[in-house]
Formats: sequence, structure tokens, C-alpha cells
Amino acid sequence: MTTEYSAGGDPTRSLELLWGVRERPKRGPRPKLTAPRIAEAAIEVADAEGLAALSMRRVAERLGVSPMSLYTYVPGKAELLDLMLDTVQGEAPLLDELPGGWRARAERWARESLASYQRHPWVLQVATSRPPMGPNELTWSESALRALAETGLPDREMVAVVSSLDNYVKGAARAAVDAALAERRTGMSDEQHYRAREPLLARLITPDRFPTMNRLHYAGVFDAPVDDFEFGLQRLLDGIEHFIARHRDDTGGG
Amino acid sequence: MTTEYSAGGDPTRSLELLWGVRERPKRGPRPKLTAPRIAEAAIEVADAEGLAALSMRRVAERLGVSPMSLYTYVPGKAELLDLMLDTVQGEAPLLDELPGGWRARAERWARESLASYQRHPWVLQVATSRPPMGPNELTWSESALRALAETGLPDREMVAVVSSLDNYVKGAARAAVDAALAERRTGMSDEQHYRAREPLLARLITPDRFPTMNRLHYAGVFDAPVDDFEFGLQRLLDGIEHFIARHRDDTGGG
DNA sequence: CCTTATTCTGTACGACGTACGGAGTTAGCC
DNA sequence: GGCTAACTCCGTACGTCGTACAGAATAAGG
Repeated sequence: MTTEYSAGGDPTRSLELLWGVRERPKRGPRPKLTAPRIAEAAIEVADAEGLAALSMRRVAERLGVSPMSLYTYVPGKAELLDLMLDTVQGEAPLLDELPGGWRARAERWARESLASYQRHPWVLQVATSRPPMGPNELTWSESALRALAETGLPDREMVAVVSSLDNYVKGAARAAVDAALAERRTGMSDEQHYRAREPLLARLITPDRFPTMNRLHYAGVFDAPVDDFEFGLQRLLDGIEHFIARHRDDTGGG
Repeated sequence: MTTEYSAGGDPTRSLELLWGVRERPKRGPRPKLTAPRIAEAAIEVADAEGLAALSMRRVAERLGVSPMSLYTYVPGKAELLDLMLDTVQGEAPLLDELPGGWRARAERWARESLASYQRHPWVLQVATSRPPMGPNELTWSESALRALAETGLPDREMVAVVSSLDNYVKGAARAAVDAALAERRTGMSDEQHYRAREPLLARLITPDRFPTMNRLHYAGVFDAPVDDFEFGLQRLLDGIEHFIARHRDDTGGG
């Protein structure tokens, strides 16, 4: 049970690592590993066993190598996490390579991002501090901004649109993903979990203090909820669409 | 540097703790502490020194007590985190006690939530797994749903509206808060941070591979960005407003 | 072959959460 | 008052973690 942080060490060292600019050294024994190979193994560990189980020792074990040898390729765990993050970032589709207009592209990206977060739930637990600015992250940003050019928005607003979409997706994905995480961690399904709490909760959530919650509970609203991720996504996109249309009107149609 | 999880232990024990239903024991020495007092101290530690510095030993030290004595009041660190979360949750204003219509209330709540997350940045780092369902959390939900009754939306959609707002605020707040966290953790301002990376980045972010990023960078867009939190909030609220209006029309005006 | 740059490893340190067992403290009962 | 049961508090100890450090093994350049 441990809070992981992304890197805060030597700035150029981390960036070199992310972008893979170090040339292969001439002398010395042939390296068994590479930083990307270590990141790959670490991602496998985190995917399979969770962020709490991700340790340098565990990664080394998976690679058949002593724990300390990892430090030859990676300055520390924080930098390794940055590398893992940027690697996963590479799974998100580039907006301007998707078919359709800006909205169709954004929708598709949002859903595939959710899927990626579901494959790698630990990503949303890592405190990104500052964006590590790896190649995949920047490539995605470049692509997103290019895809939004068609909206005719000014630069600043374009950036804000990208941010708000990203923020929403991260927030909503986290809610969706945390439930799945809990299931694996506790070995208890959602149903088992709530059933275990039901008796006590029923005495705590009294109809006089919590009338609405009670009504909704007995109406079964919490049993078969709307797909919250999709609902909020559509509302946000509606709002952005409206903003674009208004901007177009203000600047004399187009 | 450690991932913290909220509780997954004995369900009724955690709930009892959150709702404070345990009666004061008759025999034995007078207790020096209470669970809420411990949570308060833990919040102070986490606020001042970050989640990574939050340890049972550290909390005990602040309370002038041995580490192990905390376990008399709290089953473990996970349950303590749940208690901390629900305590902070109590800072968010209740929607139906705010002035104005649903939109004004939601706006106000969103901004005060952001402020609360800024005071307690660690909150967004804790993997909530499943909602701990403490009194403050449920009271807030109750209030939010009551405040949305005026929209005339069906129950399920009302819940979805609340979720999407909460998701957006969490996601956007996290982006806003992580920067501040990084500043304290690394002892480096954002400006220092980017300046240290500038030389290498300038060689990596070439105009041919990243034309848009380059253009925006030199146009100073990243130096003075729009308030992303507020921008996305307004777009989401616009979208929700539109959804409400359309629903009203569909069901024969109101 | 010797030097030098690298890779890899074993050991060790100080942190962590917390299991366990025991010492000290109070209230109720005889 | 004395006994016992319930309870609070604490010291010690175990297994985990990230990683500093020092050294051994390995390859290329001179």
C-alpha cells in the first residue's frame, strides 16, 4: 500500500529517458535490458497485480535480473512510472487520424481512452505532478490540436477544449475504473460488497434524514444506473458544440 | 512514496467508524483519543506534508502517542483514510442550501469543491475503490439530488447529472492541484521546471514533427492559458441545461 | 595486456504497516 | 476492599519497500 509519484529528479535525465536519446555505450558488457523493456515488464506487473504490488524487486524478478540492476537503465521508480505513463499514452488513438468531424473523433477517442484506462487502471492513480512530456503525450496533443482547427476557435479556446475533454474523461474513467479495482483488491463483487453493508446502512440511511436517497434506492435507480460516462460525455460535447456555434456567429458566420 | 487505498476490511466495522455509532465503553482506562481526533491530525499531516508523508507513526507523533495505540481507535490506515475523506467531504457546501437555481448552485459548489481540493490535494490521490458511504458523503448526495428536483428530470438522469458534474470537477481539480503538489514536492516553481527542460525540449519538439505545438508555444498560448477549470465547467453546464430544456419540450413543456 | 567505461549484484539502512503479547487502568461485583 | 473482566496503551519484531554503496565481472580502445 504505497502513493506513487512521477519523476521529480534530474530533468534532462528523465526527458532523455522518455525520448530514448541516449546512444548505446561502446565499452562494457552487453546490456541485457533496455528502459522500454523494463517499462513493459512494469506495466505487466501493474496491470496484473495493481500499483501497490509494483515494486522494483517485483519487476526485476519478472525480468530474471537482480533488483539493483534496473538502476542501470532507470534513475528510480518515479522515472520508471513516467516511462510507463507515456507508453500507455501511446495506446490512445490520435484525433486527426480518426474518421469524421471533431465531435465524432472526440467521442471515439474518449471511449478508447476509457478502454485503455480499464486495461491499465493504475494509470489514474499515479500523481502526474507535472506532465512528463514524453513523445506519445506530445504527439497526441499535437494531433488533438490539429483536429480542432476545423472548429475555427482561437488558439486559447482550442487548448481549453482539449483540456476539458481530457479532464472529464480522466475523472469519469476513474470513477468507472475504481470499482473494478476494488473488486480485484478485495475479492468481493459489487453486489457482495453492498449486501454486506446493507443491514447497517438500512439503519443509518433513515427516510427522515435521507428521503430522496431512500426513494431512489427503493425505485432501483442505483441498481441499473444510466451509463454515467457516456451521459456526461454527451453533455460536455453538446456544450462545446454550442460554444463553437456561438463563436462562429459572433465572428460573422462561416 | 506509497499508493494509498481506502478501506477493504470488515465492512460493518468501517461503517460504524464513519458514522460514529460505537458507544463509549464502560470499563478500562479513560481513552486519550477518538477516531475523529485522529482523522483530524492525519488530515493536518497530509495537508502539510503530503500523502507520502502520512504514516501511522507520523500521526501518532503529532498526537503525542505511540504508533500502536492508534489501532485501538482505527482498524488500520485504510479505514483512517476513509474517515479523512468523509471529514473533508463535509467541507463541500450542500447544493440545496445554496442560493439560486440548479445552475448557480452547481457552479458555486464546483468552485468551492476546487478550493477544498486545493486545501487537501491528497484527497484526489486516494484510490476510493468504492465510495466509503460516510455521513457527509451521503448528506451531500441527498442534498444534490433534492436540489435537482426542480429540473424535472427523471431519477436516473438526475443521478447521471450529479455524477457527471462530480466526475468533471474531480478530473479538472486534479489537473489544477497536481501542479501545486509538484511545486511543493520538488521545491521548484513551474517556471523553473519548464526552464530546466527548455533546452532539451526545444531540440525534441521540432517544428516539422510538432508544428501546431510550436506555433502555440511561440504565440505564448501556454504561458497565459484560459482558466481550464471554469471553461470546461461552463461547457458541461451548458450541455446539461440544453438537455433539461430538451427534456422539458419532449414531455410537453412545463 | 592494461586501462577505462559499463553492467550487474550483494549487502545494508532507514522507512513503512501492523501482528502479538504484555503492562497498566478502570468499573462492576462479591 | 479485593477480584475479575474489559479496556487502553506500548515495545518489540517481521516482512516489505526504495535505493546508496562498494565491488566483481565484462568488453572495447590503447
